[in-house]
Amino acid sequence: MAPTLRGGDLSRLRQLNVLTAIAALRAAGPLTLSALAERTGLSRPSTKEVVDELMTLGWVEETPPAQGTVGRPARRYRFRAGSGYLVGLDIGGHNIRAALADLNGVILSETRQPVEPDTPLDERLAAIERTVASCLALGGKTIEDVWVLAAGTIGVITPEGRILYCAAIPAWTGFDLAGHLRRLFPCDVLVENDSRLAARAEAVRGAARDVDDVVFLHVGRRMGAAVIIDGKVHRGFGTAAGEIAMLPQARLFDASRHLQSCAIIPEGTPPADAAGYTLAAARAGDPVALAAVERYVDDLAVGTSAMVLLLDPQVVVLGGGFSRSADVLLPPLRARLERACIRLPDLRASTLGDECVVTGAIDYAVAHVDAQHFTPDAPLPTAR
Amino acid sequence: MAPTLRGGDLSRLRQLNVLTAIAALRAAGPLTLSALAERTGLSRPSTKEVVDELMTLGWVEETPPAQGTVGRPARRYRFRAGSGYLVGLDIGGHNIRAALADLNGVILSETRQPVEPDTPLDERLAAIERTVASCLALGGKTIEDVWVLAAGTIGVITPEGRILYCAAIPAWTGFDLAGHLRRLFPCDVLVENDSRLAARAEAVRGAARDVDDVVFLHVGRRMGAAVIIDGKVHRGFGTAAGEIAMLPQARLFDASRHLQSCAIIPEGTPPADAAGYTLAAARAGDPVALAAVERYVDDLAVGTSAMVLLLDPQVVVLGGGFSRSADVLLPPLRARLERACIRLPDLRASTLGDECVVTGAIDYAVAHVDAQHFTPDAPLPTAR
DNA sequence: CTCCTTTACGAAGGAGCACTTCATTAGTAG
DNA sequence: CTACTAATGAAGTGCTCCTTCGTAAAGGAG
Repeated sequence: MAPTLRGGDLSRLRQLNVLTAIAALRAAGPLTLSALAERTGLSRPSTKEVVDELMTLGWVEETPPAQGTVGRPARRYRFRAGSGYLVGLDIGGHNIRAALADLNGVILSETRQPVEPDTPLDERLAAIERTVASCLALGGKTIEDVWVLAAGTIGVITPEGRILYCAAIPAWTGFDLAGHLRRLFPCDVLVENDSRLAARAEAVRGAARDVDDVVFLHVGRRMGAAVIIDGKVHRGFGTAAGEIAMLPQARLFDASRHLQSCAIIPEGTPPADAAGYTLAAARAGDPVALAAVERYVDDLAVGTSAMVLLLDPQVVVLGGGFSRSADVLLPPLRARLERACIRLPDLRASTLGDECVVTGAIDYAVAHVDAQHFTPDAPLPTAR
Repeated sequence: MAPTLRGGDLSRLRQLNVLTAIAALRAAGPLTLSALAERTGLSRPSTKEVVDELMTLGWVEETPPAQGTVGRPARRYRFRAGSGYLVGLDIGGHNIRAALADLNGVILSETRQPVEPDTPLDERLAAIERTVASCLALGGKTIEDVWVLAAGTIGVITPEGRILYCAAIPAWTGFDLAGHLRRLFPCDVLVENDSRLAARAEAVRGAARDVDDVVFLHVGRRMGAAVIIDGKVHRGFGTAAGEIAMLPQARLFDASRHLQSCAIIPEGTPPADAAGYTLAAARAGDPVALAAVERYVDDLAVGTSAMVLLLDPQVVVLGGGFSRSADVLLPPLRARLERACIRLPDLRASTLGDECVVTGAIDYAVAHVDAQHFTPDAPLPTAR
């Protein structure tokens, strides 16, 4: 009896019906009363009562009736996704991205600002503030409209949102990111590991939509991993899950050296482009580049096999910068996994690209709002 | 909105209340009406109605009132755990164990029969049948009383209960165990990997009681692993999770060679006792044995670190034959994990020992009955 | 332009479930 | 034997959902 079942009062039944109505409206956009009644399984009059209650609470609004239908036009209702707004933040080594979205997770505006991994802390924090401010301005909202700000960043995060350790951003280690953001923004603040956010985005609207068990592998100059079990992003007891790349024997941590130090890379190529050059050459058939890719995938396959053997996921999603070259990477990786694993999972490339982490941050904020407001464990509050 | 919420009829409320009442009665043994009402949150009269319904359905029975209380003695009710019975089966290389339990998972009888890994298939199957028959006889039940038989065995299992691959029992690979057991026994038949069952048992009543995120490591001549995420044993998309030992780089598969081929083992020691000898010598302080243990734990720590880094569990449970020597193994393992991992999880030794797998099989059968009968998704049937 | 068909709306009446309240009953303690 | 305690059972109330039926508002045919 895992999910501590609870019965109770009549009012609890109403509560459950209200929540199902909200869920149906959010999932299917504007609905007429009859359509909603059919989806929730309630009778029309009961549905009406539920919707009335949601209207007075401010969670539901009426939309103009659909045109061109036979018979009396039905009133249409939809979830008021604009009763609150969410900000997603991706604090990376080289870019800070922000996105503004409504409660359905529909993105209204995005902004980006380049930084450097060794940008001093105060400058980085100022850049964060600017990026968020311009994103809000672009979307025509103010911070008062924002209910939740979810930030994703590189590094190991504590449950409290402090950065335990971060190799990629020197100034980051030990920094109380959640505390700082809370002082900065008067809304709920969440801090999460960027790979887990990327995995979430792929599971919500990317390559792993509607898949319950996923291994997400961030391939790039820096490696990361995240795991989705039973449809839920696994954070771990100390929110440190996914750090398998820290194990030397997993051969993930510095696998990218094979791509970045390939002999064919022209003198003077900036380090950021080196691996891309090798991958492009491999795609063009260059034998030296192909050999480097083989060595890279040799390494990659070890850690990936470990995850696949341990978890037997339905899908492995390749994300991160190198996943643009998934056409080059996936076939050799598939060949190695086929040999090493019991059941070869589906291998897919990320479909969300660079916006993966911000998008995942938005989805994380959506999940937070859901858990906070749209749960049977607490009464439904009024929407602002 | 992950767990597709459902509201509905008034009858649904009653259904939920009935299920909470069952859950409360199962969790807390005999209860008076008032006590049950307090636990479920319902009023006394409603509780009475619920209990009456459960009595007529046959799920609840009355027990004699408690003695020596002031006031009118309250009638006491309890879950009728004896309306059905469950059989757990552990089909190992060297032993076949069976257990008979009631619907609460309380074990009524256990039997064991030794076999050999290379026992021919038909003899092994005959032994299974005998072990179950004697267990039923010992418990005074017949197979008609049994609702579910859950079998655990070594090897990779398909979702259909066929054995995909098994190194330890040669005759096992490719065998349709579930099909065979279904022909043999006229009840629900489940087949599951033995490490996952052991992990389940530890999580339900062993070293990891009330822990949600667990890595279970079976240490013995054969290695195995299982993972519990969010309180649920993770089976994987193709029910092949936990097979990380198949990866050579995880250094789990033949780690035990360090213990089994230690120089101090006397000539003529049977292979089954060799590792035990080394471990005992190490406990006594023998430097050669201690060095072998160090080498063993060196290997063990690699695969374990991979799992811990990837999943960040709250607890790692050491089970299997060698876990009897956990006092020797845990300290050096802890030292290595402390170096390799971000957050050191709690390391514990199995508390269930050899009966771990049968017990887990029983718990698996209990979970099956729960999911089948005590779920809001289906109406509660009559018992029997 | 009117009438008919179609579809949605709204009100009324009924059933089921849980709640509160209170008189009654069956024990123990003195 | 009486007082006290605690559970029981019956009665009455309120809430939520259901079904049913008359009314309202649109498009389309004549």
